Amino acid sequence: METTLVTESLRDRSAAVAKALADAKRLGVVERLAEGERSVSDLSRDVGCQVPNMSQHLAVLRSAGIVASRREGNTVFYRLADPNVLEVYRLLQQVAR
Amino acid sequence: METTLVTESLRDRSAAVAKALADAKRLGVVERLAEGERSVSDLSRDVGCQVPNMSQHLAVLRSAGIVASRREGNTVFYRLADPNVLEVYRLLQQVAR
DNA sequence: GGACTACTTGCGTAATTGCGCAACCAATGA
DNA sequence: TCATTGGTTGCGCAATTACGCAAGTAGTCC
Repeated sequence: METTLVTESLRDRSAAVAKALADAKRLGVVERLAEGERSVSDLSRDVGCQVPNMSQHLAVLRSAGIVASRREGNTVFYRLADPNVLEVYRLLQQVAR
Repeated sequence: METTLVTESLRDRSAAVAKALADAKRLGVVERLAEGERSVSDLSRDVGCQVPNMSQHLAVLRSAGIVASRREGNTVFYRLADPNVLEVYRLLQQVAR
């Protein structure tokens, strides 16, 4: 991937974060990670999709700065990278209600 | 469009709200409406797109419950339908920073 | 090295989305 | 009724996206 020309506006980056959250399965991931670290296969099972698919969803969340990962042996654990994400989700639910 | 079978989950609806916010122009609309009611043509000019395009963006925001509209003569004014939206945007910016 | 587990990446496809453009309502005023 | 202004809707197209599946990489253990 190339680096973005000049500066990407805060509005664009905010939209990118929203886009990363704009998927029910990825919100499911956020819910799970709210409870603590989870492996890819755990998340895959809990959210209900195949591992490769989950890996791609996690890549989306990671490039938006929503999650971070850590490897421990064979296993890669993901966690929320920013506590503000939980607050965003809570408010999205408010608006959605 | 068909009506959704049974109940759509809160997670799905939250994702729909996030998707509606996942566009820089629509976030521009939110910014404008934070200051008060605006007509479609005002928004179109401020955000920088054609009127039909703005109308479609507003339809997206409206079906997500983010904005509401009111007609006054020829003019249709849009406003934020839920103050929580501003808080969501503020937090999206935090995460995006 | 070889087998195994845990993830990631590449590829093809069906579905969705943003946009421009034309055509179509809705309200006002002559 | 006709023209005009302000929005909306329909259509076609290019771009993006989620998914399944196959193949590739990383780390562990024998």
